[in-house]
Amino acid sequence: MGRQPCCDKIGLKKGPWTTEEDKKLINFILNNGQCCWRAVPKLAGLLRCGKSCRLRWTNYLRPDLKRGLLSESEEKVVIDLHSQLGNRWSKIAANLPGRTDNEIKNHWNTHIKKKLRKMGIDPLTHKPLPSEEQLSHQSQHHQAPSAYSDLSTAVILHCPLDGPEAFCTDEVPLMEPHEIIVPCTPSATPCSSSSRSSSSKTKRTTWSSSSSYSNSSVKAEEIQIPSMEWPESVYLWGTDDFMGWDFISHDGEGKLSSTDLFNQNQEQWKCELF
DNA sequence: AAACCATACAACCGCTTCCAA
DNA sequence: GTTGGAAGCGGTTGTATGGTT
Repeated sequence: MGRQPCCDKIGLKKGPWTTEEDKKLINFILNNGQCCWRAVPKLAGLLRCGKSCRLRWTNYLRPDLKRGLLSESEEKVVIDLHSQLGNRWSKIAANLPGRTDNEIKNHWNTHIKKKLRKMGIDPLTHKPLPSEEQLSHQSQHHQAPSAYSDLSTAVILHCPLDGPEAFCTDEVPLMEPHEIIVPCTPSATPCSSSSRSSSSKTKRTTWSSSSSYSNSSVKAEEIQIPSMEWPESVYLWGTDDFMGWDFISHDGEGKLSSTDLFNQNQEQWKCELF
């Protein structure tokens, strides 16, 4: 008995999302929050699989996403964390508020990899790439380039940050696995890199401002939404679309629900947008 | 102006992990 | 302890866009 597909693929739309679909999804999530993604497309009136909806939301529509290229400091963080965590993009993204794993992964593959290679650093090992001379020498001695064969004597580059292309890879620590501690922010957000609460369904690391509310178990009181930018597609809708949104709700005790927090921020978003 | 190529990034796919039954 | 469902992750692909010839 095979496993059920994640979604009924028949009749489901694939490919780029339209503005209309984006609107539907945003509307639905702002009204209902994030419940089970499988049900979202049906309830939101979308001909997409839940997975696709989740991806679209987390990677593109989430209002707290930063857009645009990663800053130099963000790149540095990515490089630093990559040296410790490898291709654990979601973990890396958890340390960069407003950035998604997909975004970081793409940026790594298209920009950072090249930069590091240009600087003579192996993006995989974060160690200096062997020069041609060294390569020929190695081939003579049939020695495989063992990047981590001798961590204790690993070369740590010193490259002063003297230009836009330069990274301080000397800040990339070479550490033992047990030494790896994902840095927390001063705001003392629960960024437990791998710790799991036994009472919570929270499975994975989240950055409080970037993805805490992506977890349905997170209480509204905990939600903090930073200053946000809507994606371009949302800009294009015009104000009428915003006016049509109706997600004002109270929980009966005068407390604001997560929807209300969105609503509060909606005003802020509007101010920023228009 | 057209064809071709390179780049960037959105989206998909398949696998893994986790949890509840 | 086992199984199935749901969500998440990372690798890969597809496509739009810009640059070059």
